[in-house]
Amino acid sequence: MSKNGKVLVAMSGGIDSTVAALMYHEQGYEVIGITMKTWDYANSGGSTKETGCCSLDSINDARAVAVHAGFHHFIVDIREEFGNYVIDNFVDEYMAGRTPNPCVLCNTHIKWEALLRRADALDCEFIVTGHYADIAKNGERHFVRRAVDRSKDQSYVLWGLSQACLERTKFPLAPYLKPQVRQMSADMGYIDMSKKGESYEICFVPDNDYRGFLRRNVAGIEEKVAGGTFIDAAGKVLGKHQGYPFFTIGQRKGLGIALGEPMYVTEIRPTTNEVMLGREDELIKNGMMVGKLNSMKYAAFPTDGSELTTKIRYHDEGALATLQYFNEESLNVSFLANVKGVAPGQSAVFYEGDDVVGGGIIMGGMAS
RNA sequence: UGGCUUAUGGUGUAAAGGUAGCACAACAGUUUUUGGUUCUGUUUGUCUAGGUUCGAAUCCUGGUAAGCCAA
Repeated sequence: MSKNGKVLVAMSGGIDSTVAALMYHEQGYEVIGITMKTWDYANSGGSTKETGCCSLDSINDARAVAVHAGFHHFIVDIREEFGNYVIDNFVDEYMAGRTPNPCVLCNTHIKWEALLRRADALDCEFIVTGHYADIAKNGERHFVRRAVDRSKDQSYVLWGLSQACLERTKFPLAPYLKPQVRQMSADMGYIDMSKKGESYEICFVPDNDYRGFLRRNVAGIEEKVAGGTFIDAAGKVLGKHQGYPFFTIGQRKGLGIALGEPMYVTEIRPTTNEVMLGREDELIKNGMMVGKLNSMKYAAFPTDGSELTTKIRYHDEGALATLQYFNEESLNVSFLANVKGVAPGQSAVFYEGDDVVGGGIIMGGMAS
């Protein structure tokens, strides 16, 4: 019935994935839309505002597109896996004094796995998503590349995808700029859709207040972490805080303490409930340890002194660094220039030009 | 109990009689498929009661509070 075969399109209800689905639909593929329900807002307490990628409205939006365009659409309930893995990890990481990136974890361990299973069950050749990223091959290996639209590039959150996932995945938005995608959705008749805003919060924290989420979802957290102190590099007590999980390395705002000059969180010590503060220059590191590795472009990370552009956060132009294996599971990363705010728990992603060489989770920063 | 000193927004400080400013904090906006950062903007103050003066944060008197020295 279709001239090109079947594809499974992950649809969030937003512009990008909608356009991706419609592109494949118009090219004559048999499109099966799939929207994943990761979380129940009713359970999260706090705000009832639903703006996340898996709110009821978003699911309805995705469904409406499928109905209008005339292709199948399914809703897949992955609340259990998502909760057990992504949310538990999110909480555990903060309770360990680290700074998790749940989107990376979800992509790496939940979303693609769930998609691949459905793709197999539904006999779909490829998985299609609306990510701004590209996929290329290096011999037999598949790897992610940066999207043409640098300002929207999402390659950073995709470093963990396995070869099995990558070889079955297509990112049709790779060559387009966001305004073009917006225009395309309007041209295809989805005027309202073309005016939608960007999503910007953790999908299970709809009010964008992760601290409130921890308070509502970790029993007894307030008592457990109360009475913490701010200290300086010399160990001098500077003030009190409400608990180490509510802070992250590099944080300036929300400290609630006036010291005459801007101060940043430089270290978090969960065992003593101490949060160390320092001036901006005290955030400087020139090395870090990275674990939980995934090498994409090559079978192993290059340790021949190649200078790779290394991003330590999503919005980061990156800094040049060289790699060395510390052991089989972790890399010793040396920056050629100083970087600020290396936060354990965040992802480190290594680029060779636009190619994602691979990535890992930051274990800790080092200054020498 | 006697003597000295100090009292300015949430915090720390400026304004040697003439529109109370700065830094930090807080708040808001910007940005953003994580946290954080950056940028822009906004709010809040002269301990109290009198007096001198055209005019007082500033000078004088009492009160209150804090600190220091005296035993």
